[in-house]
Amino acid sequence: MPKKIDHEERKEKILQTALKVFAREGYRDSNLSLIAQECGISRPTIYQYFKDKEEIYYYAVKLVTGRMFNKYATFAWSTDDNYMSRITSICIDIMDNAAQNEGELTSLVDVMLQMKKEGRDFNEIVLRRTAKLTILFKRLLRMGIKQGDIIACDVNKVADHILLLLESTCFQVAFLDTFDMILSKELIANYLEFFKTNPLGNDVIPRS
Amino acid sequence: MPKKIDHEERKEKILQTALKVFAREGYRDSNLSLIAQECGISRPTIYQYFKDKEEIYYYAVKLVTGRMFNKYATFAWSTDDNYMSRITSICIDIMDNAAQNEGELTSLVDVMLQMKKEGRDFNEIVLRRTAKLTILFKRLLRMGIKQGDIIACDVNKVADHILLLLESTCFQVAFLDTFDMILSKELIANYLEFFKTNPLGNDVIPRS
DNA sequence: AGAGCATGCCCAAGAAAATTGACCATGAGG
DNA sequence: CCTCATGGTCAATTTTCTTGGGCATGCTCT
Repeated sequence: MPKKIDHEERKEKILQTALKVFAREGYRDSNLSLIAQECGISRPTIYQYFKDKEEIYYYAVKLVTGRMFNKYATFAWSTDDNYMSRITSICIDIMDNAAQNEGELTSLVDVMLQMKKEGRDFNEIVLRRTAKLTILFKRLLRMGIKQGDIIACDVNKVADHILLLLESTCFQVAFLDTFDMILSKELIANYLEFFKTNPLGNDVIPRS
Repeated sequence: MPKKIDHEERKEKILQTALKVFAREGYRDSNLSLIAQECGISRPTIYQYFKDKEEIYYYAVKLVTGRMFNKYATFAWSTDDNYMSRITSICIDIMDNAAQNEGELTSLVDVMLQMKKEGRDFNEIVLRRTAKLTILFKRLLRMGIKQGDIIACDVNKVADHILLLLESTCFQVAFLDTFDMILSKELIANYLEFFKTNPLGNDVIPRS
């Protein structure tokens, strides 16, 4: 019985496996043979789908961040919650995922940490990709202000702050055995609460 | 030089060709050999992609309506126009497409007319699919009312009316050589204008 | 009823594409 | 200078796809 191969499916499987391996072994120390092996295919086959190792990283990031963005964008426009609730829900969900310490988001953060260790600046790709999330937050903030859910504030700065909070949380979760303190759900909830009463909403958490 | 075949692309091409042929020859009188020929492939190959003739029709409708819905849904949530303008823009665009008398939408309408002639009720599929557009209009109306752009009205009925107007326009365009009168852009603009002043917005155009 | 035609299905040969074992180049480390 | 691991390539093999032809069935029209 010849099994039919779904190339999209396999492509995605390669990316997911690669992300896991990158997260576990580091980008430099992980080799394509291992990734191929864990996918149940041969190494040359990977080159059928991706140009080189770097492209695998690029598309893995794209997959995870894209899926994340779509998930939250869909949620954001398919509920009748007020805009502040939508923002809060998204933040909580991202933190939950990070805290679960498994799954795509955690792997992504691990890979970023490994990259940092190795002195590579591939992380620019991740930052470019998460920029879409910032746009989503900006839009929600703007709509919320128009609607009266959220008091007028500097939308750009607040959106940046939220992303910064989320990033720190993710990174701290990744360093869980090093740090004791961790940004809690309560903290971010407080931060968001802040905008209901503070008309500017700036400089709460300064950029490092 | 071995040309690489993109199966998704070919699948779509079959559907588009089929739609054109169905529109031209009618569903019954169009045969798979012709569709295959116009696609530059052989008849057995079609069976590689679709179960039978009916499935081709089903997916062709799904493709066109899906693309249409995505286009307008994306537009609707990616602009800062007031909600009345968004609805109007979408309606104008649909009518423009129908009036251009070529392209997917026109083909779809032609196919529906052919189906009607042949006494088949495959059109149920189309109606089920366009129901998504109704949902979009309902949502825009609801948001517009909340925002104050649009005066309170029975959202369900108004959305149905708009769809009915669009459908009639499309059908009339298809019968352009039979009918002299045609629902104009001005008419639909007037209809939409009506809701700004009329709190109910019902029974303007009674269901036939 | 019978001719004509289209669908749906099958087959086997040939065409095209995917897969892989083996190979090469490079660079790190002893 | 040798060894070894790894990224990247390639030709040959394997697998899958395509197609011309054929066949039974069922529909339509005369």
